[in-house]
Amino acid sequence: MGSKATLKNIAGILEISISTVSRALKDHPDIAQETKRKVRELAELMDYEPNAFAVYLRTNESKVIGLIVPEISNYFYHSFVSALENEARKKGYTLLILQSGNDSAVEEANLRLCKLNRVACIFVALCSETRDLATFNRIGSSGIPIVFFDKVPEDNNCIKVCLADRDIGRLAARTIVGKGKKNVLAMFGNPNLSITRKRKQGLTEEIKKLTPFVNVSTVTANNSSEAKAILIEAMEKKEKPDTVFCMSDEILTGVIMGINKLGLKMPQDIAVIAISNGFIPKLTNPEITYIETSGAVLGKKAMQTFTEILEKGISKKLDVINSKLVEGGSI
Amino acid sequence: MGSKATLKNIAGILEISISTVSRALKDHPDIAQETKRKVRELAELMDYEPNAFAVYLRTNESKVIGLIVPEISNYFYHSFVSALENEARKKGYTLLILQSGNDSAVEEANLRLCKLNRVACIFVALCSETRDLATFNRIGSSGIPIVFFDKVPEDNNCIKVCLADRDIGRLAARTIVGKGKKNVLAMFGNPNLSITRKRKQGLTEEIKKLTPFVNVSTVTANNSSEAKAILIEAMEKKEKPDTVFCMSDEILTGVIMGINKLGLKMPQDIAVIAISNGFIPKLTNPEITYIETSGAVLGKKAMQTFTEILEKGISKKLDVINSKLVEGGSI
DNA sequence: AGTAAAATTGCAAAGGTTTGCGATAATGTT
DNA sequence: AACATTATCGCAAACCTTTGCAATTTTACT
Repeated sequence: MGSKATLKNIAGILEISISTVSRALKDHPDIAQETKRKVRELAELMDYEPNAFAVYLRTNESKVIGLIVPEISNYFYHSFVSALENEARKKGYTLLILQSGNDSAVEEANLRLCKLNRVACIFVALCSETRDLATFNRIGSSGIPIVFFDKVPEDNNCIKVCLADRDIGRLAARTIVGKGKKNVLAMFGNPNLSITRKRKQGLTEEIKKLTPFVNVSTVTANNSSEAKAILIEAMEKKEKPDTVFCMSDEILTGVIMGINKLGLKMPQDIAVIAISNGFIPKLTNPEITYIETSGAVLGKKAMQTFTEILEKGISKKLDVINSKLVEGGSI
Repeated sequence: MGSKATLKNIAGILEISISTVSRALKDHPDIAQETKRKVRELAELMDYEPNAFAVYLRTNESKVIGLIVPEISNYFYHSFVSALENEARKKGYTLLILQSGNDSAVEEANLRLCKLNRVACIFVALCSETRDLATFNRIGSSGIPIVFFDKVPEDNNCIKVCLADRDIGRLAARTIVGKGKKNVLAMFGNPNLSITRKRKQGLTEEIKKLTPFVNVSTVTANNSSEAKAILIEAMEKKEKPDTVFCMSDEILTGVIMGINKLGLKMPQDIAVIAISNGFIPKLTNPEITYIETSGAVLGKKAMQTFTEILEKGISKKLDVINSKLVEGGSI
């Protein structure tokens, strides 16, 4: 039956050409008002919607944006995703979400999938283990813009949107020193990531710069339970830390569990300061003092950057987002 | 330049026909080994990948799955999404994620977008306010299967994957009664949702059935801060509840904040039991006793259901997932 | 060698849309 | 009335792939 809603069928019924229908529907000036009216009415009636694939095929561009993250169900990313999706929808784009599960091979497969689907742009937060950016470069030079966010490569020859990680570290340092703390246990995530290195650098260097009397010992915790274990072990030594710094929500989660397990009180028994999205810090008593890294703000900024790429055709850029301290009572 | 990697170009270079190239690449038995070899080599070299749109257009089916939820950054959905994405990827599908932000109009727009993109299937968790399922039915009958999950319609003439909500309510009831509690403040979310009604029914009816001596007062909290406010107000009355039941993580979050604000101890000052995904309950001291509703399990099940639809072509079905009690020390 | 069967390849249409350009019809100008 | 404009519209190619069927070549068999 010829009842499928296509340009061809509409044209057939109205006994006019396909091109006229096509143009009528996009309000092309060449088409007579009367014709437009008839076409629009019938299209409405038939519930016509253009076949997206045909359009993509013809125009060779899709209104889809690729997003590749290690894990969506991460405290930080899901607010980023949420914001990005919102902004994208406003502009008529839709989001193709891929997880790479911290596996470079999957990450590469996802990248191919994006290319295959001719996405308009790819937003990427790198896997911790990714070292080789060849595939990214290849795709980037094939015409699909890539915007890195949060977990970005060191290389400056690309487009990055990230947090002012070093400043965040410094801000934490000043807060800690300001409260007169002397013995800091600073917990960080994957040391491969520039985000980790920068935060660590900011924190340690700023403390050193401010005072020689504060001792900082940095450790790596790969996940919540490691963080928990490390805290518990540290608190059993005689040289106990008086402050814990948590680089991420994931680590903070572990630390909270550890504190609860040991029945410690903040800030008397142990002070806590974290870098966080702001949700978890509100759940404790007292609330935890944290430096806010808003996934939502980052998401919005990322979309903005994409718009700029489209308009101005830039190919390298660094956007940095500032953060602020939110005081709880944990330090 | 003719260097774009398409079947046509490969065929041109090798001086064979497009169809031969196409078939060679899919290892069609009609094609000679030698030819296949040559084609594959060149395709590899040229970094050929089929144009997804052309394939979709031709075959009229895409390897994309639509997902419509009120909010991704919801405690429950993001684990669902994460699991679904994983399962989908295994089968070569990719996820198109749309948020409707609890707005029926946006929800409908998203639905259209899915149709427009000819997705293979749509997974939907309804907005609280959605009452009219006409659009869903229209799309459903247009050939795209729709699988409702979590927030599902009452109507049984569709495909649903959901939790054993009434049983969950009953399980909570038995736990509360078993602990000898007498005065329960039960907090629920949007009363429009069947999920809410069922949980409420399960809880209240089971308690009534078990004993006449327990008083349950049910209230509606639309978000975290309302939940917090309600708890605080309730604890200031002289007929204080001895137990709070939280229907969701969102409500639980508010309750925890309220408890912290008032400086209450669980379970002495107030006992808490919740329905939760399991993350937040681990953050308190003592940990909160909860009935686990795994987004991950639901996601996996949802994908399974889709596979069944594909294979057996069913059009109505109800899948129910059981839950279990996880004991913390909050009751 | 001649024919049948099998192996290999190509033709061409189809899928739905967009768009440059040419064709036709309507209107305006002298 | 003859010509120039302008307003409308249609033709046909292009985007890239898939696939039924026909055409061609090779191999097998008598």
